[in-house]
Amino acid sequence: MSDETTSEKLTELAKRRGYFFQSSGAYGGVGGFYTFGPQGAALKGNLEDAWRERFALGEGNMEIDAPTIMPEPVFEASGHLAGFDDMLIECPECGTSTRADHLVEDNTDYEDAESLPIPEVEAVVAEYELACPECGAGLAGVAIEEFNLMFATSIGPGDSQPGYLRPETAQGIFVEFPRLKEYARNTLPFGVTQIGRAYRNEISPRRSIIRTREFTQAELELFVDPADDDPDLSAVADVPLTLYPASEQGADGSHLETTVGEAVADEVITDPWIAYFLGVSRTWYERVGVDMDRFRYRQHLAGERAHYAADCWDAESEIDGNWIEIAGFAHRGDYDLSKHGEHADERFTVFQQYDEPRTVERAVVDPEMSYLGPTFGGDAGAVVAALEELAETDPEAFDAETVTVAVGDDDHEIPVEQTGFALEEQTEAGEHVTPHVVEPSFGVDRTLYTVLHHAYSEDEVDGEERTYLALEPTVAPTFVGVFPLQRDDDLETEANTIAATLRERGLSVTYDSAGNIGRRYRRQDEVGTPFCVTVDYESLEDEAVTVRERDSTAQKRLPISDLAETFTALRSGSLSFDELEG
RNA sequence: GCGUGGAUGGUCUAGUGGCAGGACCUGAGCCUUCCAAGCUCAUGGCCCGGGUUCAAAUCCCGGUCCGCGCACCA
Repeated sequence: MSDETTSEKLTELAKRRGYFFQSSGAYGGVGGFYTFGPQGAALKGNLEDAWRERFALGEGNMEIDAPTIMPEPVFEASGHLAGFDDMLIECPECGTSTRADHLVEDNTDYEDAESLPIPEVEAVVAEYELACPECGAGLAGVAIEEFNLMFATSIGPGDSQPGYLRPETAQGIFVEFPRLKEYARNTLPFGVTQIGRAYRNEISPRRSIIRTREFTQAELELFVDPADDDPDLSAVADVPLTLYPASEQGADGSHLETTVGEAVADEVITDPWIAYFLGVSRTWYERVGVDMDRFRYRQHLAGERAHYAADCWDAESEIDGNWIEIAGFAHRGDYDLSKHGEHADERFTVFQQYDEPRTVERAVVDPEMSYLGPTFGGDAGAVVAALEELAETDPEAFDAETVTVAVGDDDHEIPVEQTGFALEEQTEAGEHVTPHVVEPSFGVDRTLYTVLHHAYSEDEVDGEERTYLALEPTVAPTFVGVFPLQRDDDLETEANTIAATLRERGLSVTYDSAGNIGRRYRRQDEVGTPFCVTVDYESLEDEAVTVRERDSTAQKRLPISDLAETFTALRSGSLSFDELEG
């Protein structure tokens, strides 16, 4: 191996062989945007299909496809408008940009500076005479710049309706919850998946396609009844896991080799749903070609967790010695649906019927308005609301002669007989429940990068160096190369016929007759084509061809008539090349 | 965003204030009966804009993009 890192060699290969490259290169390029070339688009499609097969179809979930642009109120509800907003203050002396809200929180008693309006934060900076953490220059009077990570646009003519490109695909699922739960016939649990683009106007995109401004996510939002629903852990109990728990992430922490079952029993993973998906996902990652020796699940540290997440684990892959996040598994509780329930016009709950209707005693009020109205005038409505709330929270307050409620700064006394207080027996068939959300969220681009990186291999064949991508046949963008042994009309005709037949069977086939046979094998090795078929002069007599496997370069002789069926089986994974007779 | 290094055919790279070179790749032909062989020919390049100069791909300024460090990654 040379001094060049695998990432550098991979980036060059990706550009040259059509996996991915900088977008709009003819116009100087634009930061943080990449185009997937013919091979990359095919690989990405195959990965998405594999994900869909496992996480949508395989779990009985439903897939939707929501718009990438959504109106402002959606993001007011989700918290992205405020939370995705960074307040940056730039030091006039040294030019360092600092998060102004962090500066205030670290140096004053303010705990949630992020939620303050910008002029107020500027005032606090001035009042406390806060200084640049780099050079110590005073920052009083320096304007705070607002930077929102969401791409803004306007919907329709004029600017009356602002919209944003979604910063995650998840909101597209959450906002449609009222309709989706109808589709799911109001029963929990149910899961909704979506594969699509998301956009973040990153301050500095980095490291090839690892951190871009437009990327593809594959997300599953599983809606569960917090009281009732549990996963079938027996299905994944024996799946091995490499874990990096929060408790190990100190100076010399180590990985924990365990299984899903043991990790749950030992309470390393406390949430059963998270445990279930870690198991399912580990098996999936292995199947699409992630090297399990360079894969782990890392638990988020307490301070790193999003505000809504009770527990959170990331899937991480190792790239040139660095661990990068390729998926997140979060239990989001009822955060998202509650927020949308508060902001939107519709109900973000599911009515859960009890096994048996329940009779409950409920404190109710039926205030005498002919008394309250004249007595309290404009406050009467507020008094009624206060009485209703009091009946619910403290029914014993109605045991006295009079009831006191506070409206604004005034305390109002109401004779208890005027409140219409009663304890009523009611029959309830069920209740409205805000489902909890379990979210496995996959970064498709990063998964693709990991698969390529882990597949990148170098070896020697007959004394010649060789570079190949050991991609799994299931996801390899080109499945088979078909060649005539050399340029010859009869061989070329036969090879073309075979190529056409295989294409009809839905396989991705490339035909190549240029250069000697070894060169053509190496071309396919470099893009990761798992199999090659060579038609020679004998083929014209015995109706058989040489099939060559990429990783081992081993060859087997197979009847032409068997090719389509054999390749279909090799692609699905139900057959391996070693098992082939030949 | 700050700092720093860089940008030459598709890819990798040499080079200089005075006609831009190589290797690999790619295409055509010859040769070739299974792993990048050989021969002939061909296509294709100095990131963008401004300045200095008789002359700029080269020097200067600004920008774009890439790598790295810091910050950021809800």
